[in-house]
Amino acid sequence: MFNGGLNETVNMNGKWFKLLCKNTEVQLTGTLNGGQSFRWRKVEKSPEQQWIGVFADKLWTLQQVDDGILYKVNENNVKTCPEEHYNELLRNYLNLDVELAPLYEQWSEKDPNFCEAAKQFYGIRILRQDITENIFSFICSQNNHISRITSMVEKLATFYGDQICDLDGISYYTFPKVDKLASDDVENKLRKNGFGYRAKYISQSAKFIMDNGGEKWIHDLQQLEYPEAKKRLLSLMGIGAKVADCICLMSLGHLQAIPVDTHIYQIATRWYMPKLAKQKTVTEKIYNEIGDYFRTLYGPLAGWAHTVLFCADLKKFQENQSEKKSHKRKKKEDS
DNA sequence: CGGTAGCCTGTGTG
DNA sequence: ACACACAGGCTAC
Repeated sequence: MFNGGLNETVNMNGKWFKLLCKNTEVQLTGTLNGGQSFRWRKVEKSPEQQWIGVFADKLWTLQQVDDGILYKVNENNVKTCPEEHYNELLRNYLNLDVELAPLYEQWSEKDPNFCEAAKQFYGIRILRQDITENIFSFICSQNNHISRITSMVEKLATFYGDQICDLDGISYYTFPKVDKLASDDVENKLRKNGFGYRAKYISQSAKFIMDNGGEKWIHDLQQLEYPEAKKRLLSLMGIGAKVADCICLMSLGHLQAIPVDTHIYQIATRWYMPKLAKQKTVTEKIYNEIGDYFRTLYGPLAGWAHTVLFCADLKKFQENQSEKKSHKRKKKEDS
């Protein structure tokens, strides 16, 4: 019943599998749409809600059900992998080895504000993302809106990634390897395509990585402890403290990293560190103070706890926006 | 050393 | 229609 409409003669894949998992352990909406990855789209297949996105060089469709996640995989090579292999990839991407219930309990005990946020934002997970994708996506994210970041990441994949497959008339691409982003004329092309000053950062960072070992540079980065990894990321043009911490948290497994962006700064001054409210800008000193505060409050996985707060704040923000819109529409209808 | 002006431009708002 | 502010920051000064 789940294969309705899919052309299985063309694509050998497209068969539904299930990953068993409690809903309290994974909430797809908050996890995939919370600003961690910019590659997921929500598809309303009423009454179901599905998510389509790319990771591990494959196209995935995910759907939350009572006792887990239904998923199917599309990929280019004809030979299909065994279900266990896909299960393992998805488990890894969703970081399912980390059990969330006891963590939420600890954080809730320590922080009533977290406790409140956790009611609606259960099952928020830190994804284990591809390092290259993480680096270049978050270079795009600086001083930018999520909607625009999303379209920029999509452009990177279309321009420099490999095509995976077509689904419902849309072509999907892998996120490009570093060498592609380091090729000639990348800066030019990206600038023409609306990347602004980030075009140079992407090109320069890609070239820097290639000049310093390419894949080996990426691989070595994974072996470093948090402070060293962060320091090395900071040597890339266009990566500052916030983006470096995003990468440490989301693809290097340093769950104590706290990316302090405008949202977290607002949250910190509002609820936790009111004395900072008079500060105009987040200096390095303030940045570290905020991170240290949350690390003391939440412990070694503070970055995970912070992401839950971030999601709650982002959701509030989005709700405000849509409230305004519907209000506006209503007014228009009335008149 | 701490602080901040300037940066590209798409998107949303007045 | 047409401004105008501002975005999950960073670099250079």
